[in-house]
Parts: sequence; C-alpha cells; structure tokens
Amino acid sequence: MKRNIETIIYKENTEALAKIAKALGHPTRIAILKHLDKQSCCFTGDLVDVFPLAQSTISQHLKELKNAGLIQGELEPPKIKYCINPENWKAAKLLFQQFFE
Amino acid sequence: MKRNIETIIYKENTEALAKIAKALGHPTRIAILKHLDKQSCCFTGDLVDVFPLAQSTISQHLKELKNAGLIQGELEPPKIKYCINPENWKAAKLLFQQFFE
DNA sequence: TCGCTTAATCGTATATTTACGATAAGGGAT
DNA sequence: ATCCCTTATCGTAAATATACGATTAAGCGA
Repeated sequence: MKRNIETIIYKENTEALAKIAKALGHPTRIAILKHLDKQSCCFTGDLVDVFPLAQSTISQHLKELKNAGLIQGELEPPKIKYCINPENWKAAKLLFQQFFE
Repeated sequence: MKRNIETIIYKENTEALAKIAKALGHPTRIAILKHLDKQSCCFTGDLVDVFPLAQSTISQHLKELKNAGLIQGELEPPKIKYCINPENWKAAKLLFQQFFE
C-alpha cells in the first residue's frame, strides 16, 4: 500500500466505517436506533419494556452505541434520556453513502 | 411489539441490516470491498499480497463477505475471481439509505 | 500418474461479544 | 441520613470472532 495522504485518509475512513458498522452489527442495536429515530428520544427503561432483554444487557448495547458516537445520553433525573447524536449520525450517513457510491 | 405485517417486515429489515453491518464491521473486510470496487474484481492472491495477513485469514474474511452476500466468487482456474455481488450490493445500499433516511 | 498452483478448510489459541443476575452509584424526596 | 427510583458497572459463563500454520482439495499441465 502506498503511504501518501490519500492512503491515510482512505485508511482512516476504512476504520471509521468499520467501527460504525460494528456498532450496527447487532439486531438489538439496529432496533434501538430505529426506536430512537421514531421517537426522537427515549429512556433506558422504555427500551427494557420493549425488548425481551435484561436491563444490564440493554445498558451494554447503549454503551456500545454511545462509544461509536451514534447516540448521546442526557441526564434528566431520575432518568437518562437517550437521543441520536445528530452530527455523528450525519457523518455516518455520509460515510456509508460514499462507501456505496 | 405488535405482531402485524409491518412489524415483521421491520424486523426482517432489522436483521438483514444487522447481518450486513456485521460483515462490514471489520477494517480488513471494508478494505477488501473497497479494493474490489476499485478493481471491479480480483483474486484471493492479490489480496494476500496487499494485506499483511495470512492466506487463511484472508480466505476467512472472504467467506464472511460471501456469506453476507456482498461478494461472489467465480472459478477461473487455477484462481478464483471475486467480485462484488451487484444485486445484493444494491440491496445493501438501499437498506442503509432507508435506515439513515 | 505426478507435480504444481491456488484457495478452502482444519485445528487451535486468544480475544471479544453477548447475555444474565447481583451490586453499586447517582439524584430526588421524605 | 435514609429510602426509592433509575441506570451503570461488576463478575461470570457461553458463544463467536480473529488470527495463525498445517493440511486438504481441485484443476491444469508435463
């Protein structure tokens, strides 16, 4: 592989894309994002009611989506409101768009 | 969750999307697909030369991309020519498009 | 038939993912 | 301070993913 700027950007995009794709690579996380998109925001507890999974498992999936930058949590005591992260969502959209042309 | 047709389609799309995303969830596989896209097709050996990975590892990644339906292999003795699967590629593109709106 | 080339598969080791129940942490209210 | 509600984190078990070298399989040519 060549070591020019294009290659570096190419590689960065490759890893950025893989990271997001990995976060999207589980049905529950896709479903959570669709749910968030539909309702714009929601609380962890709402998801625990909707999905047949333990609270800790949902929390773990939310953590991964947060680590990938796709969602963000906002403290709203005693709950936490999760929303899609608009900037990163748009960035992810662009990455996939350019990947698929 | 409701059990109507929409929910079933929704769920199918969710799992289809997760499956493809999972296949895309590794930098090497993204890079392989970019390479295939750039050259339209290539042989396993070409990839082994490009990536610092064992032949068996490349083969394993190709297998996963094939299982996800993103690529297809064509026998061209003594080699195997891999190309992107155009129909499934288009389907994947649509799935991501509708997912990101 | 016997090699040669190419790629898949096997066997294996290690790391990561996914799920759970139990526990801890944080903020409000009493 | 104590309780309650909500969510994160811990500890753990089972499954899956990732990588490698070694081996097998399939096709072609000598």
